[in-house]
Amino acid sequence: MIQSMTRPTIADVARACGVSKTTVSVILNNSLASSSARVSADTEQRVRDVAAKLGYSPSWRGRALSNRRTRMIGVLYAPPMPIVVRGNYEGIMAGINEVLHKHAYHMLFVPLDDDPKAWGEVLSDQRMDGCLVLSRLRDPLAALLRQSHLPCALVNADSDYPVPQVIADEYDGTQQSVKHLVELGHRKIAMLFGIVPPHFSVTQRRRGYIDTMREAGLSEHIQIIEDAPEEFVELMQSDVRPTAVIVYMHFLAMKLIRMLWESGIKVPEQLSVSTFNDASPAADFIPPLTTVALPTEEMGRAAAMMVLEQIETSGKAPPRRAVLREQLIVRRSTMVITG
Amino acid sequence: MIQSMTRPTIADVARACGVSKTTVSVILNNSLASSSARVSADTEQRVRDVAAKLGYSPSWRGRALSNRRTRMIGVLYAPPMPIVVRGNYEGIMAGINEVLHKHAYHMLFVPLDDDPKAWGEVLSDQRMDGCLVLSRLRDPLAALLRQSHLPCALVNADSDYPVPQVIADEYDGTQQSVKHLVELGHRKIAMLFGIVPPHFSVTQRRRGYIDTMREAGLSEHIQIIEDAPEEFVELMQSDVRPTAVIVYMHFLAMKLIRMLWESGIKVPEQLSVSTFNDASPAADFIPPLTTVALPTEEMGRAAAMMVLEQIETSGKAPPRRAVLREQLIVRRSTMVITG
DNA sequence: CTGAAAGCGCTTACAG
DNA sequence: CTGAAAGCGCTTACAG
Repeated sequence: MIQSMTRPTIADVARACGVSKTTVSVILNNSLASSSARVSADTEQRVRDVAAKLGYSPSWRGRALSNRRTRMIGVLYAPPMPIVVRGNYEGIMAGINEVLHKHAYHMLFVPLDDDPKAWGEVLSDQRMDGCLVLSRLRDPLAALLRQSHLPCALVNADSDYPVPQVIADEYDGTQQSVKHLVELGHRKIAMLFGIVPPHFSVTQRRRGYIDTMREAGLSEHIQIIEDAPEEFVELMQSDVRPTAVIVYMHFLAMKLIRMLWESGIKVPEQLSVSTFNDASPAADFIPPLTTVALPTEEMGRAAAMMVLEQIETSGKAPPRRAVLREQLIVRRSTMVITG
Repeated sequence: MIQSMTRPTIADVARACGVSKTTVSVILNNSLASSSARVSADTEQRVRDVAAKLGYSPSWRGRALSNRRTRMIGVLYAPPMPIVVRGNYEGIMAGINEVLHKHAYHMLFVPLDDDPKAWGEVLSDQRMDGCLVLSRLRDPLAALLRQSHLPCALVNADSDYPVPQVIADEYDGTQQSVKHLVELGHRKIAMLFGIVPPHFSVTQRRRGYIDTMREAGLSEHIQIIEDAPEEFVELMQSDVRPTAVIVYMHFLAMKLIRMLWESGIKVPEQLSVSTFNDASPAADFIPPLTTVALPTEEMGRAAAMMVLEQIETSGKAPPRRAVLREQLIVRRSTMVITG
């Protein structure tokens, strides 16, 4: 028996069974039109057996061309990783993967690096059916998506364009954080951003902070620090030092606490610290961090479902916008005010 | 002028220029056979202009079928993320992406989840030219790769199969760690693994620890703890407590230090802690962690180059094995022994 | 119940 | 310097 050196195609299977390619295709795709019983159980079994024996596996290349779809979803991110998502990223990816996998889609990773031409091509060469954007939608990308009619959804990023998007309620999350500190008796509650990328969460958290402080009658104590954490440490030496601070994200909070520790300032005894993101090792930091958790997996799932919806309706479904709830997790980096 | 609703194909461009598809294809691919000047500069310019005006962009679907290659590399990992790579993962991915991007390849993400059938298909449906394996090569996968003749390379994973692989020198890294502690005067140096997945680094680090302790004449102080960190904390209350410990990885080290902190045991004063992985927030932990860093980016780059090499030689290149050097980074979680 | 044929959008010998 | 034609491996009306 002469074994071909190349992998078997559908034609090989058909030949070996003495049936047409049509029949093989129909069987292997279960595309039996509901009405007519397409093939005899007999042929079906034979085809399946032969296909298995030959080790036939359909070429996705042929399939893609013929079907006009690839069942691949691009996952676009600004490398190294969306900075605001770091740590949250695992959860988001898990959520995305969960629903994509359930619907037999796969993830194509597209780092939006320095070379827009390169990813411009990938986005318009029809290799993906849609995409998920893990970074803000700014212009080389926005234009590209628009003109390529590629269905998409934003995750953890806001946009002025009418595209589906999933974000967390940063405003409410911040409010939970401020209220928690107020309940602990704090009044001098500052907010530290550090050097931060442009991201809607920055705006929302700032607004949430300002509004909530006002509502609590603490307008005079509003104090926003946008510089590096070093500045904050200095501030702690002055007489306008706050007793609590809300830090833009967990990595920054850890850095700040480490710097304070070096200066001999104790958290939470001398300063309560609350932050955002419940990603490792927030719970194992010293002290364990009080933080506002984003519902990362749910965000990933929701966004994935949105692209799929767009794909299935050929972009006719109106773009939805989901705002998911954040949840404050109280640990030991915040405590009742002393003195 | 009637605008077609569908995206232009190469045939549309050809027609609009009054040339053949061949000519358009040749021009757009720069596949001018070196010998003959394929097309007149005139035609070339015209074709390019028309293609641009029409917004033509080659279909990767057609291309893939015709070229028999997709320029996609699968990145296979055991979700949620290879546990031993957590944190290191960003560097590895960056390295992979760097060389893949340079060679015009793209990354397809394939989580090796509970359902081998699902990823089995992706791996054999010809959608990728090769793959990078970020987890150990065990059997449903190993068999699959073998029979599909898919070029591959392992990153941070060892294997009995003769496949290209890139690992870090865990033995040497551990040796650096032990020696560092010995130099600080420690003799009772323990090693904590915690509940750990099967991974070659476990074996290597254990061996490196045992051997180096012996060489230093400290055989009697060899003490390996494989249980949860709770056990170690208990050990610290006993009279056989070590003065230093090497912890399998940074996340575990942080957790341990946090638990010790809760028990009132101070690091590094009462216990020096050295670990592995220089991933965030190792430098910002309290105290900043002494750790053995893996050359993550380099590992990613090397592995990516290995798959590309396999692809270009159709698997004829002998599988290479790279062992890269780890580097101890001394911070403040280790100190000279006191008392 | 089954097959012949066209088509998906490219590339590439080959011939001129 | 350029084009006609076959082929990559599938799917899917359509006809029987």
